[in-house]
Amino acid sequence: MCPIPVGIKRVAESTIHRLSHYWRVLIALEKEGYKTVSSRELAQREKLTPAQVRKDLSFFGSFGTRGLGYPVTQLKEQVSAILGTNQTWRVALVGVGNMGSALVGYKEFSRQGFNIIKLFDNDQRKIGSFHKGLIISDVRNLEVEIKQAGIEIAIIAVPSAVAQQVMDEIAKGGVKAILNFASVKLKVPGDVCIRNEHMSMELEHLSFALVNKITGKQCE
Amino acid sequence: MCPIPVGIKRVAESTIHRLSHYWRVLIALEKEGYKTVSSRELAQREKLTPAQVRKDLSFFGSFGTRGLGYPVTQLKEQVSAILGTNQTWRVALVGVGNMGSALVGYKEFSRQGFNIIKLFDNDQRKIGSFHKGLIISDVRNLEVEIKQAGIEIAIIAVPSAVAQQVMDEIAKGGVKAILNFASVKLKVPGDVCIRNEHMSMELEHLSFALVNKITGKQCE
DNA sequence: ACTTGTTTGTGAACGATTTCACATGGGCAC
DNA sequence: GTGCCCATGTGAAATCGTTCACAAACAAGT
Ligand SMILES: NC(=O)c1ccc[n+]([C@@H]2O[C@H](COP(=O)([O-])OP(=O)(O)OC[C@H]3O[C@@H](n4cnc5c(N)ncnc54)[C@H](O)[C@@H]3O)[C@@H](O)[C@H]2O)c1
Ligand SMILES: NC(=O)c1ccc[n+]([C@@H]2O[C@H](COP(=O)([O-])OP(=O)(O)OC[C@H]3O[C@@H](n4cnc5c(N)ncnc54)[C@H](O)[C@@H]3O)[C@@H](O)[C@H]2O)c1
Repeated sequence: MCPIPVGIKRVAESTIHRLSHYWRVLIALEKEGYKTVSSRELAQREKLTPAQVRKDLSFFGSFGTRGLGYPVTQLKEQVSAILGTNQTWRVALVGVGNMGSALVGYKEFSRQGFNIIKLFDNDQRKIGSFHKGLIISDVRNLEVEIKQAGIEIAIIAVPSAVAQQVMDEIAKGGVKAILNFASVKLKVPGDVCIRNEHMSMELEHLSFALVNKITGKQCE
Repeated sequence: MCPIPVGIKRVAESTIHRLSHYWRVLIALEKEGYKTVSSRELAQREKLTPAQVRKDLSFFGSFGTRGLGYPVTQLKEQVSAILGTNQTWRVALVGVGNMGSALVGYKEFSRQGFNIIKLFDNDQRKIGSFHKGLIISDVRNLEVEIKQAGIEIAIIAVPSAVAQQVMDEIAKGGVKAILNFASVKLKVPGDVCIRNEHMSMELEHLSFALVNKITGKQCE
């Protein structure tokens, strides 16, 4: 649907997604002591074709050595730089309910550089209290506080009914990247990138598969 | 990557995904009192093209009336039947930690027919205790108990390091549909459908977008 | 019953993504 | 330094998914 311009070339959504996979594999390979890796090896680990791996990487440069493969550590760092995971990001979470709480407590995010540093809610009983070392702020101050804190990414974990209004405030605060857990399609300004985590739809996909007796296929 | 055979025709992954969206829109339209809806109207609500809507639906049959559009209630039920959301599913959840707890408490799933009826964990302090009215079983009995309970869908919410072994047990228990929250690629038997909820990867996509100043695009 | 207006259903065109296939070029042995 | 080997990088081909465009079909009005 949308090829993304990076430099001159256009990169497919799916390429970016696979980049995340490559990054994980490269981290594993590095731990296992590999110095170099071929596109074949890399492909095997993710059940892809070597050609796919090479083409994906070639969008961003020439990282390999002909006859040898790719230098693991170096490629890992380059992929990391492409994904932006070689830096830390300031993240705000709105809606400290069931889902929100689980996310705040999740160590893996900060380990990858996604630091949740602001929490917001509209529940008076929650506002002002501490949650995993972070104070919960009043959502009414959202715009001002995310600007002050220099928030770059926002996570929406409020009930679906109020997700759009929260979204609007976040956009006003100048945040350009949003992860949405509410099961509604949100309207976003043109310069904001939103990703949806629609769990119900994943379950629906599974029930579809069961009803239609789809066999196999790690489908993503 | 994988066009899915349904009857004779092959249906794209993305079509199934959009079907979920249509279903939600149809429910909304029904509430708003619409009796019929055109592909144009349906498309507008999801920012798609009318042709896309018609083609998607045409994979499964002829549901509309030329000159009139689609009967809302009827189409809603037909889409629901295609997705398998017109029935209830027996779901088991493995790993009642932060994420698992949030999922068990989520009412929307059961409202859509996904009934979490079994919980498993390996923590002795949790086993035998009740959580939202459900007793937590020992994961060692997983294979037997999911067979007995006739579980059709399993949710994996255990630490990534043990996800594969849990996966293997689930497969032994005969479950053919799995929703995985662990951030690893799991090996699955050929007849099992697995969907991954990889939140870290979604965050990585966002950081990619920020680094590359991608503008706009509700990208899914 | 006929005409008009509207919207579906679908083959064909188009565009995007994946796979193929091979020329290219660096490493390594001698 | 020369030559062989091997895996990359990349156009070209194939496949897959989306959009176009129009014939067919139905409703409604006369
Ligand atoms: N819990 C799950 O497992 C789950 C699964 C899939 C999707 N979701 C989605 O995630 C979102 C959150 O779900 P949840 O189960 O955590 O709900 P929840 O009710 O437990 O939490 C919602 C939180 O948002 C806060 N809130 C409400 N209105 C607000 C506002 N205007 N501004 C700021 N905060 C506000 C509430 O006080 C509460 O703390 C929902 O949109 C839900 O559809 C949840
Ligand atoms: N918490 C989040 O926000 C979050 C976000 C993204 C992904 N995830 C993923 O979800 C999974 C669970 O995360 P979490 O934060 O809930 O972790 P957690 O540690 O809170 O919960 C894990 C649960 O699994 C149980 N468990 C461990 N080994 C088990 C086994 N062999 N069999 C059965 N149960 C076992 C533990 O006792 C615990 O109750 C992880 O794979 C994590 O990567 C979590």
